[in-house]
Amino acid sequence: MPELPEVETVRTGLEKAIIGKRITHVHVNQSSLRKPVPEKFSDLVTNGVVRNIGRRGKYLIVELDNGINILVHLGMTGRLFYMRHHDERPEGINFRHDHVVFQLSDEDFLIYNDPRRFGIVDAYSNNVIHPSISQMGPEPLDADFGGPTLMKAFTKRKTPIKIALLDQSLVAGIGNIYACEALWRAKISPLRAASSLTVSQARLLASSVQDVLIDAIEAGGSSLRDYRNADGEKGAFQDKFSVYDREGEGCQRCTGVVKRVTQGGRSTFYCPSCQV
DNA sequence: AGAGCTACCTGAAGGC
DNA sequence: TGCCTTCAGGTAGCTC
Repeated sequence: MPELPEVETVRTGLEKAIIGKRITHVHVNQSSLRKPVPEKFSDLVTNGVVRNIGRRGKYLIVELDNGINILVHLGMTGRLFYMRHHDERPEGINFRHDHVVFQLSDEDFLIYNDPRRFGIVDAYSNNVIHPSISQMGPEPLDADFGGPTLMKAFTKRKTPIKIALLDQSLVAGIGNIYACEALWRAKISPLRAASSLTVSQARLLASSVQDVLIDAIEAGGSSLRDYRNADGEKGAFQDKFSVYDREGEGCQRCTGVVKRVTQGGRSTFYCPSCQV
């Protein structure tokens, strides 16, 4: 599901909903996620007050006032949503996948739901950097991200540029959808070696990455099937894809036809006519 | 160090 | 209707 724009959309939604609230109870219904939820998770976070919600790449960081941070990764199908006791449950989210339920008061709940259980919910001390994010590459929405950042990351990388964009240690937060969309915007073939980018192409790709991420955030992210924001609602950017999931359709920019190929076991969509 | 592959898990969709 | 296969916003952990 969830790439940087979706995680960022959840983050801003949670800011409005749960900052300043105390976690009064935690129910871990299912601890076997990609990494097990720690046995002491409930003890560590109960009674903490939410001070801030941060993001690093595709990870959410819920900062508590007791020195504990909660790290959440949504994997492919995870959702982190807020609801009040009397709210109607968001449509299409089966309660049997509510793996971690945070009770904030008699009325308020924060729920981690994840059918495929590829996500992560962890707790750690705020005076260390969690190992899952310690090796992560630069944030594409930081002010100093640009062509030189990509040139540095991609030098000596013979792997296809699409694969390199997905490598979280090179650039943070980009997944399969936005890698395809950014390469289309930059008119760069996903098949090219990462190290073959010129300085001007790296500059163009960097701004294309930023533009597509910002456009997607403004649309509330992309919901192909599972993704929901902090209110349980779908995003709208899936209606604005230029190439992703558009195999066989006409290119929006030239007379070419969108093609699907497999790279690293995953689908890549691109226009062979104008992406060179 | 880098590149390529497999596994983890559920559910939806398509073919027959 | 139902059974079977394929595919899906991700990443860690192996091999070579």
